[in-house]
Amino acid sequence: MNTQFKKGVLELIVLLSVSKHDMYGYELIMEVSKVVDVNDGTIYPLLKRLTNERYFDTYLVESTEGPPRKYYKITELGIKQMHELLKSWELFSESVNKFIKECKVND
Amino acid sequence: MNTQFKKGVLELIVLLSVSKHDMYGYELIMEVSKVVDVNDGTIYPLLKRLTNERYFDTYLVESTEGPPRKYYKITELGIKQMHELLKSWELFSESVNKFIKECKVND
DNA sequence: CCCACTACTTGGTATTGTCAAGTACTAAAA
DNA sequence: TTTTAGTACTTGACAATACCAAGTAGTGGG
Repeated sequence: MNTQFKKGVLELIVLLSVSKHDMYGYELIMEVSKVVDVNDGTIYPLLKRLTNERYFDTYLVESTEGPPRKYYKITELGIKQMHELLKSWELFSESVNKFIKECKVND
Repeated sequence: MNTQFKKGVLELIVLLSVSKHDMYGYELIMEVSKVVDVNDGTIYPLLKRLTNERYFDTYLVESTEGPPRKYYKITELGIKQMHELLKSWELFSESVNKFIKECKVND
């Protein structure tokens, strides 16, 4: 998969996922992988950044299947950012697709 | 505009533009700006890279409106790359949009 | 007891876009 | 004729984000 296309979009996908319900890192990787190829070394630092930027709060929960899980919960600020990114993505992808369409017409 | 979204897509837009007809750098900047915000310091190095990768050939043409213009012409290899990038973009943007749609349904 | 799976961290690297500054040429206005 | 606006391109330092590899550590089953 084209690495460059993912830039910035991963943040949106992660915000959208966590906005549905609180999630822990490993769970998120499984979820996000359904949409785009991604590896763990990308998601964990992203979660850390989004937490530092106050888009997520975190809490720990014991697990019977391994080490305790760090759950991420979206904040008000995170929801705002999600909506902004969403609008920005929709504008962007629409204008790119429109351009592609025009090129195809004039073939 | 979100800088990250552009990564990789600019290459596609430039390939598509030049595939329609030969273009020089400055002309291309005007064309690409209609789709996404972009500055000259981004396009010229990109053109150089695409030329190094044999996606473009170049030739100079005198101009009455300033210094000579370096025209870019797409190669066979460039057309192949364009089609691949196009398919890749369409797959990518569709799967992202599908994910967004699913999130919206479950609100 | 070791292995597979879960869960997370860290550090180095690659790619690509931005910004700022600079070179240089032409034509028209002051 | 000097200045200004517009055309045309180059370069180098910088920022953001994704990848990869390696490492730490807990749990339960063979």
